[in-house]
Amino acid sequence: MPELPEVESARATIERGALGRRIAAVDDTDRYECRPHAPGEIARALVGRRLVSVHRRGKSMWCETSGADGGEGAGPALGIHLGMSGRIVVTDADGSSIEGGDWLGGRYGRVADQPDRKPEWDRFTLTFDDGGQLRLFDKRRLGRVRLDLDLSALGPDAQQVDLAEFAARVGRGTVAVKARLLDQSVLAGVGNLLADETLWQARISPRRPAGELGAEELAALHRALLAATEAAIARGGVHTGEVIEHRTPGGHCPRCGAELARATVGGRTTFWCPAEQR
DNA sequence: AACAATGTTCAGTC
DNA sequence: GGACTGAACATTGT
Repeated sequence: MPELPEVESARATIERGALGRRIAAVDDTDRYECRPHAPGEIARALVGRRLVSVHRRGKSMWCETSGADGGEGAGPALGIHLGMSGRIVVTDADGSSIEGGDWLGGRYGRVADQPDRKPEWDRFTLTFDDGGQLRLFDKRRLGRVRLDLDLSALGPDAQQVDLAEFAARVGRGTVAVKARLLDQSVLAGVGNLLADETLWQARISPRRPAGELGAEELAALHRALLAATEAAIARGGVHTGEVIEHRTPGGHCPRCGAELARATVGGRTTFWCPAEQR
């Protein structure tokens, strides 16, 4: 699930539920998600501290931490990336979840609601001294947790670029626009589904060379990106996008009824309306 | 059983 | 060096 909207929801969940609570224990034993840290390294760095703020750029999040045991100064930042299937779950002392979005239906977006939820899918856990937890629940195990996350390879957050910057960054090069939108060093936050939804809303073919787009098309794309992102956050995830539910073999354009085209663009499976998206 | 999956990254080519 | 491509990564679901 995790594209910018899901990560923003996760960020809000942490902000609402996990800040200020003292970290009593840390399970950082997942070798893959916590690499290159050795098991115990993140734990040593965080126990006794509190999360004081959460930030996001694109699909990356990081929490700033307090000094140790209420002391002055600041601790290391805790970086979190949800990967392909991660979610953040924050619980109260009694174990009840105080997380945000409901992640309703559709082929995407359900993970923690599933009845076959396995404990081993919790890849990283902070336990607070009140007994509650912050967990990274991640079936596919491509998420990442690390201290002092490096953000230098990321472009500006997709939700925050203005039209001028958007046009300058996206509207160049010979690659397909979709590939350009997916490039996190160009813009941070757009994933496969959000890219399809944005291009569909803007009526632009994902295969168009990015540098060939005109000023009006880039403006339409920028508008569509902001609208699609905002709607996804409000509705609980990118899977709520207008074309997304039709994004299946044999699916039809919900606007004109034409059968959606399917192909690999920018290395990812792509659906678009061949009648409207030019 | 083979393949695709909302993620990034790295090696390799032009 | 920059732009671009494809495979690899770990795991699950179809």
